[in-house]
Amino acid sequence: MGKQLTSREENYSNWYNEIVAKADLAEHSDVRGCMVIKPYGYAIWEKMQAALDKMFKDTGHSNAYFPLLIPKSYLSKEADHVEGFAKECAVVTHYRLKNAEDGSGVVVDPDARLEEELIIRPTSETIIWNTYKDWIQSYRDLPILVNQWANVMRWEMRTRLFLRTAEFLWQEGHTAHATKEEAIAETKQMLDVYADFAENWMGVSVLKGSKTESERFAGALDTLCIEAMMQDTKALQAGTSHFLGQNFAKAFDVKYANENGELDYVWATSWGVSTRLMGALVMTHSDDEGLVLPPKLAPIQVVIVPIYKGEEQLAMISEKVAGIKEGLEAKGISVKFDNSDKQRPGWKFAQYEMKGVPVRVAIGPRDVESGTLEVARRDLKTKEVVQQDGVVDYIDALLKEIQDNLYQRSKSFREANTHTVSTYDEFKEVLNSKGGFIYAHWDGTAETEQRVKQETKATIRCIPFNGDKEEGTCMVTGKPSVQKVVFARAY
RNA sequence: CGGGGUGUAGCGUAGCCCGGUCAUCGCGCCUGCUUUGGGAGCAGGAGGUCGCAGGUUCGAAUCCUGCCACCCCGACCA
Repeated sequence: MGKQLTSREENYSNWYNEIVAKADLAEHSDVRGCMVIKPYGYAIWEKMQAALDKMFKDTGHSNAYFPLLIPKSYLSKEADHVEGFAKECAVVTHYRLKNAEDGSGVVVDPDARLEEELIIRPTSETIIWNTYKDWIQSYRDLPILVNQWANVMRWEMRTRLFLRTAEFLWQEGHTAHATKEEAIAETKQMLDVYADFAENWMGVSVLKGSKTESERFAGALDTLCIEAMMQDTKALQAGTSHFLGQNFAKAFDVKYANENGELDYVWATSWGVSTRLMGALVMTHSDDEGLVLPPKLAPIQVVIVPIYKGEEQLAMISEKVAGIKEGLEAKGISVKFDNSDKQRPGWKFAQYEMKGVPVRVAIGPRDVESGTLEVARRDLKTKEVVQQDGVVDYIDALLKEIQDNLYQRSKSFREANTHTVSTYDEFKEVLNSKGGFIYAHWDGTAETEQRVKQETKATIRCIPFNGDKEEGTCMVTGKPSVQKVVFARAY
């Protein structure tokens, strides 16, 4: 038999790394903390981008692009913002190299030191708001609804492919509004867009809520988030949407004149999702045979593997396949007919399973004779013999069923691993024995939050929107609490 | 930056304590034939500065010193 992955139960971390490697998604680069996203992994990311991009445009946004380098002085204009990012910034200090005098190679030319250092963007609020200053004068210039697809760099201590790398790809939306209400509505709308994408495209069930003050984005008044549960029951923040208030407008002096000619600061939001979603996708659906992709994001949705002896049989099979492939493609389904003679069928089966292709069709002489096909679905690892007539509709329906099944599975997993506790002892017991999301009362203080984090490694993932708003007393301090919040260990 | 660990072929490894035909094995790769309904079999073949630099020794993958890199656990984090 073949090469097994490390099983999920045995070592979740190794299992994840092996899938990323063996499904050909990405690998570590020799460059510190950075990753190479391989063609197959990038193809999945492109499908995500396309779906998200359309959703952004459908909600009135346009794409633009801002510089990679941010003057140091911009970054320091918003106090909380600098403090949040200062420790992880890469800095450009020089603009020229020269040959070393001892011939040992190239060195930084000390005469080419920049007067003001440039920061490689860890996020673009500052440079964008410095630009918006020139774009906005009147309420007629608002709102500005702009998104940027870009790379950013955060000098992380420890990295993991997709989940935390020094450089990552993302989109960041930055909007400017005349009123607080409109900005808040935008913040919520974009969180809904992310949740919609996570559930209906990625098949990942998520919990919507807002972050506590200490988990908030540096410079935001409110951070909304979607939290997903991975198969080891740990939480992964899958997307955030920030209400920035007037903080950045004040820092960059962005005022507009309203209908009455009065000047006021502009209201802002920012929101983003990153290649971390790739990690979420892997950790949510995959199994011990490899990646499992939701059909809507699979670069190859159906793979057809011929089983044959000799050229004549292959020719006969190819003829049958051509019609089926055409039929599927007419429905917008992406199909790969793998007639490569370099590998044998068993190898191909295992390979496409590893890569998460949702549906596999096998066709051999037996099928040609009986007018059938073997259709296997990746999510359940079941296979059925299906009549060639009507197979296009069958597969079309099957893909939809797989998409739905993955989402339902993720949803019931999250529900099954969500618990409610009333005491701190019970909390620790449940956290250690079962893990998952734990609803509990919290007194609203950063001290209590910090204490729980230090003692248990669990953090408050969010103050959920959908939770019941029943009052109670904090599980740790016994002080009053307005509603239960969600604790979990997180990535 | 603290604590622990590891560097041997493209990948994964044995050998290191106890220095001496030890550079081992598996996967992968190349060639040929037979195969093809779940990761093929046989035969042959290519591939290594044993992380780097010193030192000890008749002799170092093995012992000593220094350096470098990476991994894991903390702190940080989308």
